[in-house]
Amino acid sequence: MLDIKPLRYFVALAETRNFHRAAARLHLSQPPLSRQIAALERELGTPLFERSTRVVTLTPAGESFYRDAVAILEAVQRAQVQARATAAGERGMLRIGFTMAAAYSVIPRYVRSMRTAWPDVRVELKEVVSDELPERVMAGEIDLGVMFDNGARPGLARRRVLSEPLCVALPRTHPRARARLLRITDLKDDPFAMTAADAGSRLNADVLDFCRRHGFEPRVSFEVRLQQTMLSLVNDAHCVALVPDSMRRVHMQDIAFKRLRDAPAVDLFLAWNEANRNPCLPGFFDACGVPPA
Amino acid sequence: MLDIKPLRYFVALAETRNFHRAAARLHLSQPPLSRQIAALERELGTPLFERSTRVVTLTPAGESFYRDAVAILEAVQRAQVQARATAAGERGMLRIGFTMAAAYSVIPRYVRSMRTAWPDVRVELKEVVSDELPERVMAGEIDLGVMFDNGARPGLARRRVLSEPLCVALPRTHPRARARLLRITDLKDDPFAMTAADAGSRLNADVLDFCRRHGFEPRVSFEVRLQQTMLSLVNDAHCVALVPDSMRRVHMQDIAFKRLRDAPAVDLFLAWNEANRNPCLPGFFDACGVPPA
DNA sequence: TAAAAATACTCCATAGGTATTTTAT
DNA sequence: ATAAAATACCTATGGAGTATTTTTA
Repeated sequence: MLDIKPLRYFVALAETRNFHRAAARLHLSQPPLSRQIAALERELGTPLFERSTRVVTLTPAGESFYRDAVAILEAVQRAQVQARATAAGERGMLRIGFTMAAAYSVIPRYVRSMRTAWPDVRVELKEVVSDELPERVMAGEIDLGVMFDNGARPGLARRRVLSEPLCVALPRTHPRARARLLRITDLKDDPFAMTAADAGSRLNADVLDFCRRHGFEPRVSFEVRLQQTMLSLVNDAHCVALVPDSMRRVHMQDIAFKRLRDAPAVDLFLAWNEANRNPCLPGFFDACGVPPA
Repeated sequence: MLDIKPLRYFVALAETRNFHRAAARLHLSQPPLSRQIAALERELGTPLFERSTRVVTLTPAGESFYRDAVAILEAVQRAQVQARATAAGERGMLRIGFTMAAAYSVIPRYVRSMRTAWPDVRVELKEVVSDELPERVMAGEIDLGVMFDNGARPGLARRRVLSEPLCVALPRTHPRARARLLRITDLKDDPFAMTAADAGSRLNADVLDFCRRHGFEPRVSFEVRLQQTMLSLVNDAHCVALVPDSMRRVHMQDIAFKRLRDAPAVDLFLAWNEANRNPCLPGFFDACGVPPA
């Protein structure tokens, strides 16, 4: 079964066209080279060289084999280099799952940082419903999840990467649509679109608490799982919603965003499986400034 | 220096994810496989597998190396197959040099026969001045020459492949341009374009002899080296010429071709270097019906 | 504790070295 | 006659086998 060493010997001989010089180049004496070449020719069932005591030339079969042999030797080199680079995290893939809220804040920053620091690491982005992220991360489908706080889990490492106030999204036709700053009580008679209580984050509870502390129970007309859907409902069903401030960057026809007095903050977390051995992870933490421990 | 055997072992293990089964597939016992894989990982400086006693999985570096290893093994296979095919003449290149006269007769037939019989043999066609062909063939620049008879040479094998009568090329304005069959004496007062006496073929002598046997010395106005040029001269300088019959297929505005009574024949020869070891040659002779010996 | 991988140790095939012969110019 | 490749023969490295130990789920 054809091996690499004979290929090296063959290439050296093809390039020097002289057994002695080829052997020297290979740090070898001439007889083993002669034997190896003979063995290779026997294996292939055809001469690769036309020899006389004066000149050695390639046969057509030798020419063909030379082209292929050079390519193979290079491929072997490359395979080693790439395996090492992959092990070092210089090359590879990082799958990041994120929720809509992160799309307009930390995700663009991460993508930019990775592209400059690790251009050969492919970053694969996947929008995922927030409450599914921890499972996906633990299942190894995703290397990093960017999501709202949804409680600790064994084996899941988490770091807060962003804290931003909630703001009000309301229809441009709303009576308070011209104000610069709203109080939550301005909305006490409006229908709310809210994140579902079981959507896996504390957003629902935070909003309810905030309203109750200000003396009213919000009228919840819709419960949804994606921030994106909440905005659509504000736009189409003329309700109101409290959304993370970075959602302002979503421009929709009939929606106005307003600052909210004493707004509660929501936290975005980066989460990953502590057992994840993807060698690109340390490079990510370094490039994107994620605090250790 | 990385060898093929470890690559085979690695691929088998990557595909079975089990040392015992991989070893069985390789007709090997388990310990040498373990050792070879360990040696490979040492060589690369990085683990390729994540092992426990229950499962063996590829690391990212292993995934990268697996893709490359499979490609390399296939390339090695292919290189052997192609070298053998090249040696057998099933694949390769055949350089055919030819003169204009052959372009319209035997060359198209050869090209067609080769394409059907040996589709993987590239036929390279090169138009060459007839008298240069023997040198080119002997120098190894060309495998096969198709040319007029120009005498034997040591080491040059020759076979007659076509014998065709000369015909008359004359301007459409010529008084005899409407005749179906000409006598050579019809042209005794016309200026002739002729192949040069030193052009390496017997054409010049044949034409002179033919005229003299019919009682006149032709008036030679032009001596050229290419049939193509003779036709141009008939077309532009209104002289006449005797050319091989297959030149009729060259259509030129102001030229008419006429049969010639008792026309002498010219022979086209195929010539090659007896020492030429191009493995495609036997296949050519076979496919194109060139008689042996 | 049981299945699977790693280690210990032995043997032999083969690659490489030196000395010499053969071959083609 | 001579330079270069092939052959003869020897040595030693390392790859494969069997027996056994270690590891972890």
